Amino acid sequence: MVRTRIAPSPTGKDLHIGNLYTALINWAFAKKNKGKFIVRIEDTDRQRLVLGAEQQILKTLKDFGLEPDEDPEKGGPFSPYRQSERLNLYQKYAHQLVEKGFAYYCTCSKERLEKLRKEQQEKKQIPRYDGHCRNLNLSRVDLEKKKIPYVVRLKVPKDKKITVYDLIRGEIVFNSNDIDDQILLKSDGFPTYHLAVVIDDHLMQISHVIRAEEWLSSTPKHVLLYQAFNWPLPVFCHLPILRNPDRSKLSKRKNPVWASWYLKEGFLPEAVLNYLALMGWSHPKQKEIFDLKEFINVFDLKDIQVVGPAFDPVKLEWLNGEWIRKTEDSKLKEKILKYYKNYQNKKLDPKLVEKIIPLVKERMKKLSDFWFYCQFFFEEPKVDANLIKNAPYLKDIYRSLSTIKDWTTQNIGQSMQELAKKLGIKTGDFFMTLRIAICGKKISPPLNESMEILGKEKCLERVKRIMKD
RNA sequence: GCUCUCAUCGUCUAGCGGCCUAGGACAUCACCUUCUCAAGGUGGGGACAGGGGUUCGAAUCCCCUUGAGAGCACCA
Repeated sequence: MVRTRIAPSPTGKDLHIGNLYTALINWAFAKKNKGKFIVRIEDTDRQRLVLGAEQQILKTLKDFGLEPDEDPEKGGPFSPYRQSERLNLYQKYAHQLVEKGFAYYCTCSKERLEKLRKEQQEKKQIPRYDGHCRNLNLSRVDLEKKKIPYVVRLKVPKDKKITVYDLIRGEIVFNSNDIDDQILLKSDGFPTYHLAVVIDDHLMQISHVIRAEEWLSSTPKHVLLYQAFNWPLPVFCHLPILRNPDRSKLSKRKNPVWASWYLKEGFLPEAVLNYLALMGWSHPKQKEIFDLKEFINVFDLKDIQVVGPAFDPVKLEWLNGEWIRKTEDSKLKEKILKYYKNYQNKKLDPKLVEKIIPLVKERMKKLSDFWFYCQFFFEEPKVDANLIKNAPYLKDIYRSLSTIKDWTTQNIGQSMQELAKKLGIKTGDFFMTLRIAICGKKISPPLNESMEILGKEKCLERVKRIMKD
């Protein structure tokens, strides 16, 4: 049974776009293999804990359609899915590790460690624990009786080769001498990531650990732990890290990184996921546009590249535009209404939106573009008088428009075309004047169609209003 | 600094020893279409980091150099 997971920590505003990428791959791999996709919240750092982050992460995941099979809210066979609720478990295993000789208690103060690190840095040495407590065989009972704070450290063996198998990189060999005696259990009784991740992945029967490349270097520590517990290893697979345009790790200074930002900006979840799927992977038939169903079908974890790709917002926009054009009008209407209601606090008239969609569908790159093009349908435009100061023929336009009996695109177009010809004005200039009078700006959906939808009365009003000014 | 992982157009990538005078997509430029802006169509420029091998033959395999990224916390 394939069981995958993402393990976000609630230390930010929301789900990081990089985490969304990892989630996509985990989700897709699970679905492809008819397995389960799990979300476990790693909230063991209470210093950086952000209130509400967990809910936001779970919500964002759902907004993108990557619904977990098991998570802290809906539970599952391995509850709880929140590490802060599993503390006794980690403590039990940590002490067990000490008993078995794979770990030891350490009472070094943060001050001592900091000083040590400084000295090492000054000597240009690698900052790491010096093993002060490693062979002291400190007794837990003793420490607890005397109320001396302690941590549990991993007793990394000397001169040992540790082999990590990565699904896309193959075999990677590490020398144990390069690995620090990692703290497993902090003095506050909380585990560090390394302890908790191994215990939970094992207990939750995670078959494939698919996570970002930043974890690759600490994987030997995890392997050591699996060996100490005598647990079978999961399959490890380290995904490339998304980069900024300057190739550094994707960060909020240089790019919007919160997944929900893209939704607020008017990107479609399908498009964002489609774009993310293209990061480090390509469709066997070189297709650029495909949905999740197809992705699950054709993708293979092994085919993912290891180079960190640069996140390109411009291509994302293009793809989003493609997705908007691909969406049926009726569905697009729902998306637009929902978007403006949820993110812009605007209740748009569904019937009007429905009529306008064919005019703007191929012009929109993001849902937010709808308002850019169509605001004048909903509100009286503010017209910059400077834009039409040289148009004394507005009166003629008004007169011609008023004589149109059957207010259709065709009749409007014909009437205006004839008028422009009669007046001897270049059609480009003529229609631009009309456009500004009706729409209030130089850019608009097709004019005649827009005027038909807007209605004769409103169009006449708008022309007249400009005349007065 | 040390450890690990990598290296094809500006960007995302195809390529897994001959099909490569290196293909596609985004972006860019030109043209066509056109009442604006788009969309669409046609075409152009643009890459195998460098150097050694191996081989009849190398973008593809090996080595070195250079470059890039990640990790080196009582953070995840």
